[in-house]
Parts: sequence; structure tokens; C-alpha cells
Amino acid sequence: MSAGVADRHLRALELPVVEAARLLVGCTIAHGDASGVIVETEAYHEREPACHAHIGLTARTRTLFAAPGIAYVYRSYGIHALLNVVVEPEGVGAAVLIRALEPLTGLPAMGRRRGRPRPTDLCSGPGKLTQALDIGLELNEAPLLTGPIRLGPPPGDRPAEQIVAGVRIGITKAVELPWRFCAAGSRHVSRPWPAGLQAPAG
DNA sequence: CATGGGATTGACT
DNA sequence: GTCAATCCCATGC
Repeated sequence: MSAGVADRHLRALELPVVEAARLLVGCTIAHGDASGVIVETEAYHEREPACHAHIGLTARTRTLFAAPGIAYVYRSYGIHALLNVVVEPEGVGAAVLIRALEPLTGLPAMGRRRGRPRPTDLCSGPGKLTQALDIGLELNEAPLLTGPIRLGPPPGDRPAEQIVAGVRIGITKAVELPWRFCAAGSRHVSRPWPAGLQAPAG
């Protein structure tokens, strides 16, 4: 096995968070028998105010300042668990929010947990994919290379994804940063890509 | 100890 | 398009 494509998820863990967010599109996330290909990510870094780590080291943000390669899972709006991949060296607060997956395996179980069988309704949002993969707050700080959640390289039989970048969604601070990355043309993203930023057709 | 704000979603007008 | 559900945690008294 040669280095390169197969190690993409490992290289991402060594890079600055914005580059990591771009590289993680196309990689895989699995929990139990359910898995999917990452088709949408966002980068968050302590130096900008939309990041939880911006306020410094607290009980909640401790995870973000830890060594790379673990999960940061937190509750959003009192309802949903959101999954992040912690990156950058220990002591730096940064993480990549996993915003959408293209379902790969375990679709029946995902559909049961989601209460909606349509493939494009299973993992097309940060709160949806954690419900589909049964990822809860108890998995905060779980290692991502040794399980139970597993971050893996892109499936070997898939062509490299074309990636488009845009501004992050659902935040009120630092709204101008183009730190959202999507697989171009994917029907599994959380929201349709703005028409003006659509990747060149064909 | 009380309060308020969300990195969202699904239902509804 | 609007809006409520619901809870962790940071902050302030």
C-alpha cells in the first residue's frame, strides 16, 4: 500500500484546520455497521469567534485543545449531537465539523434511527448524521483512528471529489470566512450549493 | 443558584 | 418563508 491517497485522513490530522477540513471531504466515517463518505465539512479555530474554543480553555472546550485525532461531540440547540474531528497540535483549539455524509453502509439501520428511509434524508446535516450513525455525547473525546468511531481514507474505488468552498452555515460570528467545503455536485450535502458558486459543469 | 444563547431540524403558514 | 423544541454550559448575581 503506497502512501498518498490511502493516508489522506492521517495527513488531515497533521494539517492546519482549514486544510484539514478540505482534505477530509471524501474520507469515511463509520460507527458500528453504519458508515458514509464525508461530503461536507467546516473549519473552526480558536482565533475566530465562531469557534467554541475562542473563549479559552474551559470544561467544555477542553476537548478542542487536546491532541488531534479524537472526536469533539457537543449538544446543539438542546436536541442534536454534532460531531467534530479535533485537529492541530495539543494546546491549539481547532476542529473540523462533519456536516454531511453520503451513506455507504448500514442504510436500513440509519433509516430506522432517522425515521426517514430516503438516502438523501439520512446524513444530509450535522445533526442528522449523528442520529443516523448513533453518535451521542458519550463519544466526546473518543479516538477516531482506533474506534469506536472510525475515520478512514476515501473508498478505493471512488474518483477524487471536486471540492467547492463557501461561507459557513448557521453561525452569527465570523460569517465571512470561506471555511465550508463540499463535494461538488453531491446530493447529500446539508444545503444546496449557491448557484453562483457551482463548480463548472462537466 | 438563575439565566440566556446556540456550529439544527422538522412541522407548519 | 416562520417557529418551537430542548439542554448543556458559560456567565453573572
